[in-house]
Amino acid sequence: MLSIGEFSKICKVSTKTLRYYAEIGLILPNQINPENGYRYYSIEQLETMLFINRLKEYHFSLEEIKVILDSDELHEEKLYTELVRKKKAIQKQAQELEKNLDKLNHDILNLKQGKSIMSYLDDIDVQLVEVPMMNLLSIRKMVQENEFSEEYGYCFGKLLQQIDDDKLTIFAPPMVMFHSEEFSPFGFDTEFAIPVKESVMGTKSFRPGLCLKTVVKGSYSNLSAVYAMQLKWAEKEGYQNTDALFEVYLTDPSQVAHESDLITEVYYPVKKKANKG
Amino acid sequence: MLSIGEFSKICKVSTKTLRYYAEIGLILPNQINPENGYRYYSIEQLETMLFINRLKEYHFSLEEIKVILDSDELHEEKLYTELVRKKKAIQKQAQELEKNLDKLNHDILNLKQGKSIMSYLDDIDVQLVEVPMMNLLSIRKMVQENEFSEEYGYCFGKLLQQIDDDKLTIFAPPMVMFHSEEFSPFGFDTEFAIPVKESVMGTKSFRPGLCLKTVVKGSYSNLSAVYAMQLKWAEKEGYQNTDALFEVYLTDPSQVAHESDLITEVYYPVKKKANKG
DNA sequence: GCTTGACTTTACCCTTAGGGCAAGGTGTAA
DNA sequence: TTACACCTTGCCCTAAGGGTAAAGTCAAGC
Repeated sequence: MLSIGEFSKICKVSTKTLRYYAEIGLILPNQINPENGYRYYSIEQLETMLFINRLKEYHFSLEEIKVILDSDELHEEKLYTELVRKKKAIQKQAQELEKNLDKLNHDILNLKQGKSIMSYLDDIDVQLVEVPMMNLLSIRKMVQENEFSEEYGYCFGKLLQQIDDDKLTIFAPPMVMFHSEEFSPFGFDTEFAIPVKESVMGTKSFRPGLCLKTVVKGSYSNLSAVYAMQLKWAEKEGYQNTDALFEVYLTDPSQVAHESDLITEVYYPVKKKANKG
Repeated sequence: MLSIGEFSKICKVSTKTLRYYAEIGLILPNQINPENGYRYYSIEQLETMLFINRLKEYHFSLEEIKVILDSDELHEEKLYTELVRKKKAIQKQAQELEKNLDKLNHDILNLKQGKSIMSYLDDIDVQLVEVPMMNLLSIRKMVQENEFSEEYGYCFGKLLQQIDDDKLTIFAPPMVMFHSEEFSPFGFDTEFAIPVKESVMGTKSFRPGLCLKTVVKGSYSNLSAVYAMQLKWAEKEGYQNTDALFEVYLTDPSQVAHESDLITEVYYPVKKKANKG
């Protein structure tokens, strides 16, 4: 039997942590002296504690570890599936880190050259354009952010199929309208559309009219910045928003190999504010 | 002016977060209606918020971001040094992740082959050996865990210098004794030693006597496991600890290119327990 | 002018995985 | 016996918000 101090030193875990683990039922001391409440751990529990330490390295939460330890029967199977799941999570996290590191390097380089870290905002060009009426073939649905590219492929596939079936003529690149920019449990209210020449059953006419237009080259992960700059322009020039934001994809995100080759146009329908002065 | 809801949608930040940021003074609404307490943000604050979002991607804490935002004068300089610091931190984290991923893959493979995830414990071999007396030239000091390899190089460098100066003869590979395994603010009480043939001023005789010996191949990051197995062996066979644990480095950690080529011996001095039966 | 629904406010409790500290009880070695 | 290391419980604290409630407010439609 080992006292909490001895056990803690061997496993490189603080006594505080051991008491906490006992409290949440993760690993209970093998024996507790009923007179003074002293905790005593068995030699076998060293192995359990080492196992817990290992799972912690893999970023399992204590709750998850508890579930794994408690699953007597299918212990190995459960463990296997959980490890595979955690592996994917760690890989994703590593990718995320890599991406942020690239961005960070870019910012450091910019800063070294005397450019502001936010200078990319100045490169966001906003123009006022008149967008003509179009006939759209579209699908509108709620889409979660993380399944966007999947839905993109699926919806445009379906629309292209229909265009082919109905012998319609594509008039302009595909576009996506965002009818709400708020997060909701159902995702974004998103409309995938392809402009076609013909006006027939199933198409609807779309008249965006006056719009602010921004051409985005490369990853459009930073829609916030574009939106912010368009708003800034609108305020300065005395325009106000009238309708849902929409994007036009000059390149197909699912076809372009590198994110930096993407070209997207962001449109923000506006009108001139009534002049009160 | 933008209401908190509008501002939040554009920046992809929840209103809750914005209120929290105002509370901690990170970004205060440009204007607050004194009658109803409604917060209003200016268009310029969009840029500040985007900046905050970016620093958050780089894993800056809100406190750190606040400091950066508040440093008016040397804004760019401060930012630059902080970015470089953060870059190193992220790189380190990425390495850590990579290492854990390797381990995880290894465990998954083992599990697939029907081996237990803790099966590596069975490969930890414990032997009872008699270690002869040695003359040691040593340096003892408190060492933090993270500066161990630095101290390793420094201390053995110094010892080797002295051996050279005093024309002593190296008798066995270098070793390290851990006189306490507890964490303390001063680190571990560590003794770096080299066995020499001669017994002269400055050397001390070391008589470990009966020891449990374990040969560890590869990264010895898992000293806990070795210690646990030695303890298990001792309990089973009726031995008890008598002195400080020590390690012998058959390969030089600072010279070996890959961690997996390391060979270390771990010694645990013991004696037979008095038989009370 | 009134209602309705969307929006906003403050206030309070909850989360993870423990850390720090205090007051008081124990174990053990000299 | 005494000193000191060790152990106990209990309480508050962390970072970055999330969730919910109760109540006040705004704008649009009727």
